Amino acid sequence: MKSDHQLVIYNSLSGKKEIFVPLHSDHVGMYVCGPTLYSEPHMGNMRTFINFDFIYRCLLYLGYQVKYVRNITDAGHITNSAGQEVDSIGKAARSAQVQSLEIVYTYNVKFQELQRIYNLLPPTIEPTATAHIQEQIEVIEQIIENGYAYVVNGSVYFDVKAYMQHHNYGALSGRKVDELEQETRTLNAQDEKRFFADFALWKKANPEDMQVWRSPWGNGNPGWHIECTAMSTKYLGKQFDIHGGGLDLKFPHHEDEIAQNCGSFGCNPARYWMHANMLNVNGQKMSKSLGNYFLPKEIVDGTSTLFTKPFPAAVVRFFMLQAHYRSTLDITEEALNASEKGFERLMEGLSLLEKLTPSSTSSFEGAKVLSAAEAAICDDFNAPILIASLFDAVKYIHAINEGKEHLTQEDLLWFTQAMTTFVQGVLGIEPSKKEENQRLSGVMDMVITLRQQAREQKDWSTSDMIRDGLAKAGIQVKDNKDGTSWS
RNA sequence: GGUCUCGUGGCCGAGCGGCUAGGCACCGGUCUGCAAAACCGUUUACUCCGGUUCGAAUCCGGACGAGACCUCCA
Repeated sequence: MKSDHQLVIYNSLSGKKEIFVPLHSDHVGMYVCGPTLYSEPHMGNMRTFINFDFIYRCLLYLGYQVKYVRNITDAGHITNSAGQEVDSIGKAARSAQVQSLEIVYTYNVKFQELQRIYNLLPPTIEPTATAHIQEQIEVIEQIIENGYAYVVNGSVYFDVKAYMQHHNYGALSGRKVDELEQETRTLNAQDEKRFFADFALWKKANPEDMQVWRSPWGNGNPGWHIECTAMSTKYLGKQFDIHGGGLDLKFPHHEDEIAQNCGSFGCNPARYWMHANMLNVNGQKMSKSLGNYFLPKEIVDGTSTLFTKPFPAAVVRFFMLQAHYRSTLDITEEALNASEKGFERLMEGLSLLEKLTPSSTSSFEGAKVLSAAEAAICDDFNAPILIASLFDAVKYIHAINEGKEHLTQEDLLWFTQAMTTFVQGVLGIEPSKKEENQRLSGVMDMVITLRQQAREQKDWSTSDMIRDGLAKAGIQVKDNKDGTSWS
């Protein structure tokens, strides 16, 4: 830990902010539920990944050595949607008339591309479910041995009633089993389950299944929750520091993960459970089923019908980090525009910082400003406060530029370094790269010079014609004290 | 129906008992041939009704409104 501040994390398990104490001094193990690759992740999915990327970066900034595991679900969950068992990946594969692996591979390539576009640091490990079938089987065997699961007709179910005799089912979600609605669903699996709250650890293969694995109970597929238990255990141990995911995974997915971990190893897998809140569109959760979603690529390309113009990924990322990860965030074009302006202000502040001239004396308060930034990070990863403190810094940079404040060379160096660390390192915001088109800039230099000559001769009609003409071409002319620039 | 969360100025969003973030927009100013840009300054707020307190956006109770989960979901 290089920070003077103490890291505090909101733990979903206790519902409180808690002082963060890692299991192994400076090492942190973090597991985050990744995407299911039966389709392209939408913007809402990306928000969660951006938030945990920010959290990862914060932990790194604080000096922790972080092992960050984010799984890739490439085995179809056997779900109970509308009373039917559906293998989402298999379904997508059948409708595209390709093999499951092709679906998974296609979307994985897209997902990896999105990670680059949105500047997500690669996790330490991105394990896939299909590469860990054996590990999943072993965990299931352990749960059976401990008496918390039973085998029925080639399938294995977690025995919630047996589990409840020794453990608390519902510890995370706050649910009580007898309060769970006992809808009389006519499910295939309902007949096999001893109790309605029991969930599948292993499902017997259906004839139409495209992916099938051998197990001690016959051919089948792993249940929805077991992959996370198997992979988190393999890479982080039976218990690790942080488990994250979207809020909508809290129940049943994370609750069942806890049950599986306790049922096999006798402990909750994670000491700190973190849940990222949802991205809303018009006050409603963005989701596939509602159809109110758009893709992370569409917003960058400007092909989403929800917006009239494209937004750079860095702006979208910045917009998302202006809200705290535990709050819902409403995405609108107006809000995005506001963030874009703010983003540019921050970026221009940063580039101005590089051009400042140092003085022999210093009225340096940068340390104070940046201490606030660090305090924000330590207070449950409060990105909006962090950003606010950076805007304070920008204001300070302008004051130096205008000669109202002074900085020594040494302070300037430190200040520049700190700002770069917070903006690029922690927030993960890269300055927008202007396409440096040599031919265009050559032409523009000439055009600007021509306009400058016209202005010097007070030939306003010519200079305005050039300005208006460029504006039509989408180029804005900016007349500063020291000359004219364009963008 | 059950469980839970949330209602902050024109918009997005922090704060969560006294110090009333931040961004955008608006308005005023500096600059400018004019404009834009840039910079500086400023206005506008805590859904409603009770209660606790010297003091509440912040705690408690109620009303109204919105959302999430209970089924796959980030």
